[in-house]
Amino acid sequence: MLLSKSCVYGLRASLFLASREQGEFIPIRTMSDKLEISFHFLTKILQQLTAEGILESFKGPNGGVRLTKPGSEVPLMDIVLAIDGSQLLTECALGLPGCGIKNPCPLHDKWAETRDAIREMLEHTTLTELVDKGKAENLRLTTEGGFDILFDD
Amino acid sequence: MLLSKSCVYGLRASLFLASREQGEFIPIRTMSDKLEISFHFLTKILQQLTAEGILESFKGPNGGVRLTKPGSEVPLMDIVLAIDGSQLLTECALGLPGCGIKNPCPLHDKWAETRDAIREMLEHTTLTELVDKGKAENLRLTTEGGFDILFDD
DNA sequence: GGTTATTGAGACTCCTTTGTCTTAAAATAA
DNA sequence: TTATTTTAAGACAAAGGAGTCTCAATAACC
Repeated sequence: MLLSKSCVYGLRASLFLASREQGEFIPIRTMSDKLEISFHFLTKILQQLTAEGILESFKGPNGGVRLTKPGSEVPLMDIVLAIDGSQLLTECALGLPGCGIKNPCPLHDKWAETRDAIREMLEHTTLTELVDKGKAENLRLTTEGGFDILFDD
Repeated sequence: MLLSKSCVYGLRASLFLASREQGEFIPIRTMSDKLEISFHFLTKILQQLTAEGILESFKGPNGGVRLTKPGSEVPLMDIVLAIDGSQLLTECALGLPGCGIKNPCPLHDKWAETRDAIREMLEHTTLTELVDKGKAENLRLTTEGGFDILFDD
C-alpha cells in the first residue's frame, strides 16, 4: 500500500474541505457522514493536520475545521508528509538503512527515478485542481455516488 | 511503505540466489545468515515463492532452494506479485473500491500515470540486471559491507 | 448559569504484519 | 535402521496500524 489509510482519509477530507467555501468551518461529523469514514478516527487524523498547520479548527456550535490556505496552494504532498511522513520518498526500496548515492543498493538508481515520479505527482497536484476536475466531471470521493452528493443537505 | 517487509526480504533473497551458480541449491540458513534476516521468517517467505513456482526446493542434506529460471528471465514484478499481490498496481490512490476508467476518482488519471512508472520499473528490471550491477560496483544487499561479503565462506 | 455543539486527548480494543518456536516430513549418509 | 540435515507447516507472540469509546475543554445560545 502506497499511502496509509489515515493518509487516504486525510486526503479525501482535505478535498472535501477544498470543495467548500473558503473560510467556512465544516464540522467533522458532517465530513465523516458524507465521506463514510468513522467519526472518531477522522477526528484523530484531522487533529494531525491541524497540528501541522494545514487545517485550523474551532470548537463549539458552528465550529469545525477549515483549510488555513486556499486549496490551490495546497499540494497533496503537504497532506502526505503530515500524516505518513517522508518515508515513502526517502526509504530504500530494499529496506537498507542509509541507502543513498554514497552507499547505494543495486536498485537505488532505478527506484530513485520512480520515486521522483511519485514526488512530482504529489508536489504538482493541488487540492483545487482535483476538486475542479471532480466537480466538472462529477467524479466520486465516496464508494458510491458522484461529487454532487457531498453537497446535499 | 511501497513494498511489505516480506516482499523486500523476498527480493533480497532472490537477488542472492540469482548471484549464485544456476542449479545450485542454497540452504535458507545460509541466506538468512548472509542477508541478516530471521531464518524462520525467511523460510516462510521463500515457501510462498516456491508455491508460486519462482523457486524450487529440495529437502535434506545438500538441499535448499534455487530459482526455477535464469535470473535474466525473472523480473522483480514476479516476486512482488507473488508476495504482495497486485494491490499496488490496481488499487485506487484514494482507497475507493472499483475505481477505474469507468468510475474514477479525481486522482485516478494522475495516479494511473505514476503507477505505470512503477509497473514499468518492476517489469523491466530483472534479477540478473541488478546482480550484474551489484557485482560490478560492489553494491550492498545488507546493512553493511558490499556484494562481495555474500561470497565469503 | 445551564444546555448544547463541537474539537482535543487519551485509553482501549481489534486486526494485520512481523517475527519466533516447535514439530513433522523428506532426503542423505553412516 | 538410525542420525543428521534440510524444508514444510502451523501454532504462537510481539508490534504497529486501524478503529472505538469516554471524558474534558471550549464556544455559542437560551
